[in-house]
Amino acid sequence: MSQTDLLAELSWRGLIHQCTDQTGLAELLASGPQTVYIGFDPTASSLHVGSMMQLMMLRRFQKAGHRPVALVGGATGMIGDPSGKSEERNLLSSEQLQANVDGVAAQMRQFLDFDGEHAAVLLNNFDWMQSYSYLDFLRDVGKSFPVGAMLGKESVRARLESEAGLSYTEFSYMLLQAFDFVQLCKTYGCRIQAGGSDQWGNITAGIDLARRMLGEQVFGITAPLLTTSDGRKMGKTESGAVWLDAKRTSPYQFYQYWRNVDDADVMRCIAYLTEIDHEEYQALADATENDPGRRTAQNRLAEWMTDFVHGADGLNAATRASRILFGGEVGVQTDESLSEIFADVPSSQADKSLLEGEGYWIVDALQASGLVSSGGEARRAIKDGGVYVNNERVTDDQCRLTAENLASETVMIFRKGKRNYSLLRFA
RNA sequence: GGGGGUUUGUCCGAGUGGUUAAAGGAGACGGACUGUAAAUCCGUUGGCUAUGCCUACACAGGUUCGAAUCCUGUAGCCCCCA
Repeated sequence: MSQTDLLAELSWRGLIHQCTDQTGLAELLASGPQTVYIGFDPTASSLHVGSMMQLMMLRRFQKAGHRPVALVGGATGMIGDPSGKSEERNLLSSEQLQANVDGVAAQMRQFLDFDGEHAAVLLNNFDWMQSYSYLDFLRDVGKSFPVGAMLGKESVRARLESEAGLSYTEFSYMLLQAFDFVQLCKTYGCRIQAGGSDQWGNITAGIDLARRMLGEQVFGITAPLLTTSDGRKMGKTESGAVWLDAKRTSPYQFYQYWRNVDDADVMRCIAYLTEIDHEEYQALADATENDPGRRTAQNRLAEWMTDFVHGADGLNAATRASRILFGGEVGVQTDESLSEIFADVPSSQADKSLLEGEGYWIVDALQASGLVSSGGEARRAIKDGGVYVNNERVTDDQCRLTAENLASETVMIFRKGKRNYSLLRFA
């Protein structure tokens, strides 16, 4: 991709929410390779969908020939960014913070190229903030911050007007982030800061500070937040955030999350998060418009995202699990393949002697599996046609299970309804 | 402090001294349909070793052959009077 295509690309993807001096920025980008930075909050040891959007932004810059700087907020994370938060945050311990920084840094290697010509740089602002004395900081940085302007910032005002209020610590947050920009400008020649639209206040604070302290003209660009059509944050499920770490959100859950995105949101996800090109984007948009039932766009989104984040193996596991979990034939399996496919399914143990003799009564087995809480419920479920063993419907509530019914060496698969599974391991 | 009312299953809400495990609705759960959707339709919705048995209508006791339904006391909520 050539330099000049970058802004056009960001533009059709809808990734430009606000931008300071768009023509100036275009000229800067056209003048040669630039350094761009985005800050990441180490609030957890894994990145989630929201931060992925920012990483993809850096990646887009890198692909266009610029140098991305991923700044992990080891120092700012100790303070807590009040932007967009309705309440004072709990401070993280420094051990926790360090663990988070390490975890997040590891994940970034997957998105950005840290070798080669435009090698990405990973920095931690703790490195330059830890030894900065409070007095020096106040004299160097604080001096350039008129309180009046700070009070005018949306992020501050919102909090001051709320009941939660705002502590001095959080109020000071923007100075730290502003100084990061100055520091990066000075040491890396970084003249562009990107981020989510909630970062606008912090970014412009940095731009002002760079002008005052360095006499430099630097730029800011923000992307919209990834929200659903009805305004809620994307990347959240009932059980919490959608993480990029397979240990927190399995490839199957990750894949399913994207597959289930609303028609109204799917194209935005594709534009914001993937590298699917404009031509295919249009085709997918048309498909959603004309034949929404096929969910072509959702499938493609899920496939692209899972492959990108979890690799071909992860995608493969996710689609295989999806096929079986959504009612496909179980077939002959091994304990290993089952525990992989049903990784997200609860399982319990039972004694294998139960399968001997006349066998294990289905009503008892269902209770042992935890799918029903009483024998009556089990009988009713069977009568309603909602019980399946190894994905085959059970019609007789007197049915007895024997070793014949095992799906693998030791495991039987129980299901109630469309997708409530439970494994019973006979040992 | 005195008087009146109320208290039902996950929730709301009927309820007559005896076909009341308790109308109706919501929710939930199954099934059909579908796009792994929405809407719609159908079924189920205390427990059990189950043509029967047990536990349930705030709690405890009483009157009855029989009580969620009548009486007494206790507790929670609501209203009126001082």
